[in-house]
Amino acid sequence: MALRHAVLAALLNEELSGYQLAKAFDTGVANFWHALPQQLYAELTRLESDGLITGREVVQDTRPNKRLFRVTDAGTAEMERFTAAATKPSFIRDDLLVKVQAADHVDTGELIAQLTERAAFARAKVELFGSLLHTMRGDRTEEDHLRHGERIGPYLTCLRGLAFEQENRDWCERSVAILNERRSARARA
Amino acid sequence: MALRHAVLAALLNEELSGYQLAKAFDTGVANFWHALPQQLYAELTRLESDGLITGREVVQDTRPNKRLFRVTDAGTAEMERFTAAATKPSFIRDDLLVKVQAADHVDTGELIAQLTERAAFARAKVELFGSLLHTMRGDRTEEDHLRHGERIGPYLTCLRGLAFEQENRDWCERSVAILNERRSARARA
DNA sequence: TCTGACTACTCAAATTTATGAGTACCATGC
DNA sequence: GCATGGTACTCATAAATTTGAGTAGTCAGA
Repeated sequence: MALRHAVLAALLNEELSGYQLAKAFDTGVANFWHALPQQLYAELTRLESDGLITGREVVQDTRPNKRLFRVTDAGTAEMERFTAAATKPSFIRDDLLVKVQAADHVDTGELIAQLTERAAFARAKVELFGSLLHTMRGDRTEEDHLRHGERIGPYLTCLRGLAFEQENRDWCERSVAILNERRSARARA
Repeated sequence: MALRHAVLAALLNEELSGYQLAKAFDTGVANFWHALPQQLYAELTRLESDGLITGREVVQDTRPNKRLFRVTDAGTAEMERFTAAATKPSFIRDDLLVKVQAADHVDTGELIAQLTERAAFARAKVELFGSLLHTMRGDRTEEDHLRHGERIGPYLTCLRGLAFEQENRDWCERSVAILNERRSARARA
């Protein structure tokens, strides 16, 4: 029951449709959680029937109508309760790390390719998060925004996402460098 | 079918029993994946019946007997195939980030407590990974080990785990500092 | 000697997440 | 004028992960 709270958290900051939510959770803009559209629509239905959110139909002439959801008082209370409860530790669970764990027993050429691709992906995310942060803080410095801004929750989670992707990028690049060195050293031997 | 490969990767480096594997995957020593004992025993059974690993009974007089597993040639080939396939991007999925995302709408006292606890957890992990790395590289410097050591896969994944927990620690500490500042600023107002 | 903790596993069920396949309508470019 | 891609959703199923409850013997400390 954690997606439930991820959706609530997203809707607390902004009134969104299922589709908008799905985009955010899919592309990783909402970098505090990940979910597919099907899951989100299902969760929205459950949340609404539990009275934690309410939806309102927005009629559009050029596009299909949509339903925008916002959190009810009961929803805020549920979020409060969730926040007070113990937090499970989070673990890395990444196919790429599994592949690197086996690096000494497989062809490193393929592995280097995967690492290079991931580094590029991470760089793109670093850029994305960087500009998101800039948008959120506007003209202020980060320090100023965090002290005096009104909404800092999304800023803080975005900072975490940024650090995560920076580390991904650096680690991938370093791993590629090492594996390449070892390849050429072995080739010379 | 990713746990499958995580188990293979772990067993490629070391012959292990289900119980040992479970410990590694539970405490996060195997920081490239996480899984519960039940899942691992089930996966070991499947892997063995698929011929990707073989187990041998080890009789112990003081403790229950155990079965040690190692990867077969077919298992190594499967790992090779897996490594060459495209890697799915990995996402953060963390209850704590969900809570911070909602920081502007809930009582921050509870949130600060959760962040403080997580920071302590992260510090413990940083220490653990630090000593694991030290054990793996022995007397060598990291640079030397990564260039000339024999087994660097587990070292690289442990480095990733270390960086992840350092970032967790720093981010939690910074978030706590900011939330505290804002609390006292609000109290004065 | 009793309690709690550790080794070494197993079985069953619930919950969560991912995959695959659609519907339907509008706008844009070739 | 037709294919491609975006908006806005839904249904069904499969796979992965978590939760809960056991078994059974050993060892160390109060």
